[in-house]
Amino acid sequence: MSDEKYNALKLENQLCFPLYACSKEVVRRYKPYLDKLDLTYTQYITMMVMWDKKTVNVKELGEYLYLDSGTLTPLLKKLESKGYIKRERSKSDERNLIVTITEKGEALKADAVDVPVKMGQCVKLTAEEAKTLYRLLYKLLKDI
Amino acid sequence: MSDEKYNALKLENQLCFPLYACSKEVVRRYKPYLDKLDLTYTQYITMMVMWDKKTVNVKELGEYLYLDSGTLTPLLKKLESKGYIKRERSKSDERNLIVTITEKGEALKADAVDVPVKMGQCVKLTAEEAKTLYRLLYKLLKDI
DNA sequence: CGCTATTAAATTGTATACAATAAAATTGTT
DNA sequence: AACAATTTTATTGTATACAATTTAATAGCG
Repeated sequence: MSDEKYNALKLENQLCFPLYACSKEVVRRYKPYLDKLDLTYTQYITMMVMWDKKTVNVKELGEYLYLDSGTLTPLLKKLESKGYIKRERSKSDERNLIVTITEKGEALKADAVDVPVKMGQCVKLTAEEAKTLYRLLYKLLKDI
Repeated sequence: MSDEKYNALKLENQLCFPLYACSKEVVRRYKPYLDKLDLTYTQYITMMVMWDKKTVNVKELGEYLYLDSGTLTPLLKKLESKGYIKRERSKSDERNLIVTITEKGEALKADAVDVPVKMGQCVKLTAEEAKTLYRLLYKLLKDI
């Protein structure tokens, strides 16, 4: 009899678990490629925002990445120590920390360009499936 | 012009990012419910395996949860200190650590039964969409 | 202007994650 | 049996994550 009252507590009946496990495994798959750039996954997605925006403050960055200052502050200090970004207080409002990409940070983009290509090859989904997954993830993310 | 060579490096064109962000946000949503049980998310999914299997060794647990001993060893010590599990070496092969659920651990199941219900209410996907997402996540997880 | 409320980062504390290594037990092989 | 190889956990070191709190700056208001 499989219709017992605790079925909802079985690991295989969770939606959250494959989400959690998949996220971890995908990030782990990035490691070999990101190691070559001396970036962690979180540093990598931070650089993606920087390549796109050039200048943001910590609050904006946190909104883009779903991360808070507790995670971002040490991470940004590390990226600064690697020379990829610059951190400085806003002149007009000293509460704001302005993060700006450096020349070296811009140059890193050329080295990073094949990371998505390599990762795409790891993903054994059809273009259609990947698109559906993308859509559903953003739908879930939108109002959770 | 949006067909530049670096489009693949934009955050909004990643599949990994909504996966990563979604996983984090969903786990965060569990927190209020799990706090009442004095469990973290990782402890919760570990207990799910324990409720199902009653007895496992660390290696098996790691295979179910996609976690290694570096994560599981301290986590299991914590669950043991809370009285939910028992840790003891196998008599027949002392390399193996046998994890067994306790009475108190079994009793926790009754308190946990509405966690999936509450979480289900947070997820704004149709049954169809949730099923598709589930299927695609396991497909991705399977051969990554 | 003076004072309270709000905002933005940083800090602190706790709990993962995981690679790399170590330690201990068991297996396999000669 | 002796010893190398393998297996299973534990440990170490680094990097997140995030809640809660603190600090500093600015905004709002009488």
